[in-house]
Amino acid sequence: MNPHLLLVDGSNYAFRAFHGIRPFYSSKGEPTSAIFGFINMLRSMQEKLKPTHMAVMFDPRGGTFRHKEYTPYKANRSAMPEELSQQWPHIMAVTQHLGMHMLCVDNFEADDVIATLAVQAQQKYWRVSIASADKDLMQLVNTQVQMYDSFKEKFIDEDAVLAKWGVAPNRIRDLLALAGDSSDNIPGVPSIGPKTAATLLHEYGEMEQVLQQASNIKQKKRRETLLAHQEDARLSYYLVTLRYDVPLPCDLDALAVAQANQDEMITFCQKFELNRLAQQFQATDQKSEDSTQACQYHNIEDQAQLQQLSMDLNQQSIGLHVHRQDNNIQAFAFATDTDAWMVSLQHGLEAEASLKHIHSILAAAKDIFVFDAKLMHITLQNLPASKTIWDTMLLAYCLHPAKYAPSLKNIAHDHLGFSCINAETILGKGRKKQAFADVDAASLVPMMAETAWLQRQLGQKIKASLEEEQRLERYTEIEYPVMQVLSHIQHTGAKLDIAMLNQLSEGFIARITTLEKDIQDLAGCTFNVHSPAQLGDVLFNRLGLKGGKKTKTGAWSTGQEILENLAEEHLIAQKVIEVRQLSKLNSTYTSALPKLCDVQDHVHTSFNQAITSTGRLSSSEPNLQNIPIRSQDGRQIRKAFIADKGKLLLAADYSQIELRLMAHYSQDAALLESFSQGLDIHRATAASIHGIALDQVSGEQRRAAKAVNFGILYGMSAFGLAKQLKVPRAEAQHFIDAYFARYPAVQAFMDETLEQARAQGYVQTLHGHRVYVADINSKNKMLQKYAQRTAINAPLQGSAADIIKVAMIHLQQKLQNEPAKCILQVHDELVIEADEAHVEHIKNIVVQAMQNAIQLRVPLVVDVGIGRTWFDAHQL
DNA sequence: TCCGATCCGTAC
DNA sequence: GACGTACGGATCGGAA
Repeated sequence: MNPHLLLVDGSNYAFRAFHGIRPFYSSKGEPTSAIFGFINMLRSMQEKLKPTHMAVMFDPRGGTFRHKEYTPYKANRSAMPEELSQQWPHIMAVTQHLGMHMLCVDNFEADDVIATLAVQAQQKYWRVSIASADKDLMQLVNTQVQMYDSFKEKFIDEDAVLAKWGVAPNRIRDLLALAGDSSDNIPGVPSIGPKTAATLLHEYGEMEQVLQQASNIKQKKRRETLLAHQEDARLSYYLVTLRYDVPLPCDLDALAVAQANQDEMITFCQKFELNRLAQQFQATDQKSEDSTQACQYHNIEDQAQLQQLSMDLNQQSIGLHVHRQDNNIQAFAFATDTDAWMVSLQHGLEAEASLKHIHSILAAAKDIFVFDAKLMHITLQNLPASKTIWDTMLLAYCLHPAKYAPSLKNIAHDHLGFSCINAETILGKGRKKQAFADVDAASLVPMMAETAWLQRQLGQKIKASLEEEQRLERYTEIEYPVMQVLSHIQHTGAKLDIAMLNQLSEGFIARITTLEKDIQDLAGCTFNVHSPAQLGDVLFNRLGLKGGKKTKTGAWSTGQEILENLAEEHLIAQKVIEVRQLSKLNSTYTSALPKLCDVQDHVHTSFNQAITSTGRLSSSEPNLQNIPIRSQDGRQIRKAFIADKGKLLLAADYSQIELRLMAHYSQDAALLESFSQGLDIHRATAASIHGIALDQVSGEQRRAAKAVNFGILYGMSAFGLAKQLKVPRAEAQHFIDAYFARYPAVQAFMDETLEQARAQGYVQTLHGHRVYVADINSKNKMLQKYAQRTAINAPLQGSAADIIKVAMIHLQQKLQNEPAKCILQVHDELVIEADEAHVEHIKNIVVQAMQNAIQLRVPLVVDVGIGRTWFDAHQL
């Protein structure tokens, strides 16, 4: 493993320990609180980050070259308090007792020593973490070097520096030099603060450029102060620049973390009457464990040990990890706070007998913490349904939906600052990947054990945070029950008519072949019709068609919209549109779906519950939430989704649920009225906008109103609407103005939502799913606009997701003893397979469950279709 | 040979 | 640049 060097600004931490803890004294009257706090900080940081190398830096007593060259440097600092000064030598001494290297170099500040070491380590490709609150040190941050905030338990990387200061780490010096730093008495340039400095640096690059081009600055006052204080800025730059050339008494390898010297620590703590600490060192003395382990790791090698484990874990809260390979269970790991065990089915333990024990362990456990409980439910059948299982993936999603894919690695890093063992380093990756059974048990134990242990730590921590914020209900009442429903749905699967898919494929392929030939004939050359790059070249260079646009990477854009514009001019465009559609249908659906079927022709999608920001589900492998319906060719694919023999499919979908939620939230009188009268909402909108009667609305007017309605939900601009409707922008603007004039409360709702988002940084759904919109206050207008659109859309889309989740939970209970099963969810639609004989009865249950999932200020309307296939179920 | 980025298109 | 949320296939170029 790559070395990880932790550099601690000891002086900084000593001050923080002194000021952060209520003072206390030994019986002799010596102050000891800073010593105590300092020891705890170092130990907890070491435990959290588990560095391989570590050094703690202190400022020298005598002052540094900066003081000599610039007398006012740090002259504003008040003298060290007497009580801290007394503890100082002991703090320096205890660092060494703890097995860490202490460095204090004459004439140089701790920061310079840190910089020197960081650069040396970086040259050897080590990972470096710097624990300090000093902003000067941010200049060292790069892909290998991060700052670490031990109080927030957060790393500060390049992005974080940029987010905080508006400039990259390599410009922090420039920024501090311009803005000055009152805590260090760095003069800077008067009236220029960090914000202005960042703006200037964006414009001119580096500080020296700002100074040299200062005479071009438009604002009079700013220009004059910059010109007048050039030398102050240059001096400041010199002062904030860290030195990388500090002569050091030792090399990097000497900084390897050593065990704390137990005896010295015990005597030291006793001397200062820090009895709790002394006891802890006595305890670890006995264990003398490997400090890189999260806890004690064990390998279970026979049934007797497994039986013993099963008894030991009775009524315990346990972390669980299951290792799978191609959907086959390879091994388990269990963990308590202090111990973790691997139970491998591939290293000598007999599988069937072991699984029995494992089931009894799970049945007898108090709380179970596991990542992705749904996968566990599906692979381990017959789990006790009565027990609530704490799913770290869902807990983390409830607390703070992340923008990255949920993975244990990410969650452990975010919530514990823990870098977990990478499965790839143990098992290899790609072609070099080894089968679990082929790897030595001894190398697998740490990975398995650590993962199980992490589940428990993470689960408890996140659960506690949710409890503290009184948001645990989101987990227990919504996400966890939905997970159970989804596990049933996935296990059931959807039945496909593979012959039908093959038949469709054949037809599509025949047409694709013909079209490809036609297109090449029209072009007069052979080329790959499916390559956007080659197609763009043919259309716009070879054929010289007009109306081409470039994508942001400079390539010819060949999207549908462009092709549609070309279609009148040249037949080739029409053919490309057609071949695109057909090859999409074939490659994504008709030829892909049969490959994912099981032996009984059922396809088991994965419903991902912790992916989307809004709280919707997503579906993958295959995605069954984007099966075509809009085009006639595509729609045929739904004929391949069939009911079993003697059964029928019901497709039940919420009508206009997001617009109904808009009515509910905004309480707009006209919108509420339209829905309560059961009107066609798009027709009603058209009538309102144009001030005409409902029956006077033309097809074209209704179509435009529909676009406006959807646009409203998505925060659309006049530009976007104009493009959508292919009308002049002014006309689109007119539609929007007319809409808001007729539905004023909608505007008010949007304003309130944005205000809320700005104030708290997130918006929320009806059932408390949070959508964080960090960029809502961004200076970058584009990001800000984007965040605004998200903030408007999220409560609507997310509340719709909440409602159907509640409906699914209720429906699952009601269908428990009925001859019917839910097989798909498509955001506002549920597909249910029901016995033909009871279909009307089931239909009523489904409609009831969906309509009564929540009481809104408008009625919830559910449309249901019934048929032998999904296609037929949509023909009302 | 594998991967990630890009482009494009499908759904709600 | 300009309409929110997703997933995934084909191509292409660079890395392993």
